[in-house]
Amino acid sequence: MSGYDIKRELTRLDWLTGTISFGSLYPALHALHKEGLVTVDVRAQQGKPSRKVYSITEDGRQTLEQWINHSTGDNASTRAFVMRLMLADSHSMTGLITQLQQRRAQIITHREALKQNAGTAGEGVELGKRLMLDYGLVLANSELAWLDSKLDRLLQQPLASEGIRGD
Amino acid sequence: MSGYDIKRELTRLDWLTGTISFGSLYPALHALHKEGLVTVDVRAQQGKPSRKVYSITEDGRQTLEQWINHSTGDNASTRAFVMRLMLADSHSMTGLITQLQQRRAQIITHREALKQNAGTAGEGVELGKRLMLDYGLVLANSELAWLDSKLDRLLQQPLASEGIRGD
DNA sequence: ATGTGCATGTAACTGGTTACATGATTCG
DNA sequence: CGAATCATGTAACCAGTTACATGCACAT
Repeated sequence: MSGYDIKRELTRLDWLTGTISFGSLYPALHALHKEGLVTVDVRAQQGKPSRKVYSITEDGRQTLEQWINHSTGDNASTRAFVMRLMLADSHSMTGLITQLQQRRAQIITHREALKQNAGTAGEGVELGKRLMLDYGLVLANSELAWLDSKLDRLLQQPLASEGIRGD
Repeated sequence: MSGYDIKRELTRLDWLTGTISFGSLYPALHALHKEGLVTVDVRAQQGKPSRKVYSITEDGRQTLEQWINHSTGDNASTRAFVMRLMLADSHSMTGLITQLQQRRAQIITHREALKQNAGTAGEGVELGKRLMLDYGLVLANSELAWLDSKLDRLLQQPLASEGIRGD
């Protein structure tokens, strides 16, 4: 894709992925190119600046896979998790399962922390805090349910190597 | 609270609220003080730097209320929504209802965008994208259900001014 | 006519983190 | 005896945004 394409796609999925400005996207792309993680295919156009279509290199793919699997354990960020989900095709099925399991562990930890907060507070707590904790709890439980259903399905099939099917 | 307290509280609720480093928290507190939005109560201690307990001023409370109600419509950020939830005590019940309704509208918009993405893609889509869209959809629906249940309850009671009860 | 989409890029600015400085007390 | 908690603060650094520059094509 081109930088412009990437931005468009990110903007479309803004809610899930977040987006970045061109001011940081273009320089980032230049850096990746300099490091040899992507190649550029310059396609001239009349009237417009030439489209620069980037493709990932083997080196880049390796670096990416490294990133996907580097210490998800401590790193929380929902955004990073969504990114890893989106890149599911780039890692093995066991890798994907690991991602989901790690996320599951994180959410459980998080949920326990919330419960503890709610418990400590008791009844004298302000409406705001109660609302917030309830909100967090509900969302955590929904996400857990989702993770469990996905994990169930993925663990059922005796890893068919390349025949992963999500629905 | 003191800067230290604020950081501790934010760290405890990290998942929901996020946190900030002291390097930005302390200067921020200084700025608020200079602007007269908070007062400081310096409490000397032996061995430790004196604790500086901040309290919001009337001016600060007004500015805060202004922030709570300023254009939630376009401003998406889940973090900001959680913050507004937490500050529920600082605004009227009608204000709170407005917050929830605006959030509801946002999520619906977001969900539609996701559906459209999923529809456009069809079957040839990569596993990753399908997973991500499914994830987003499930969470959006859970949050909508939560919002609806809260709104139902709040709209039921004919605004008892100060007798809001969330559970 | 005015704005939106296409398409790239740089420079100034800003808001944050990281790293440092200081120092007593308590827990394992 | 080292690590964590308490408690504040500044300076250097970094990663991002905003604003600018360029310019055609198409729709309202």
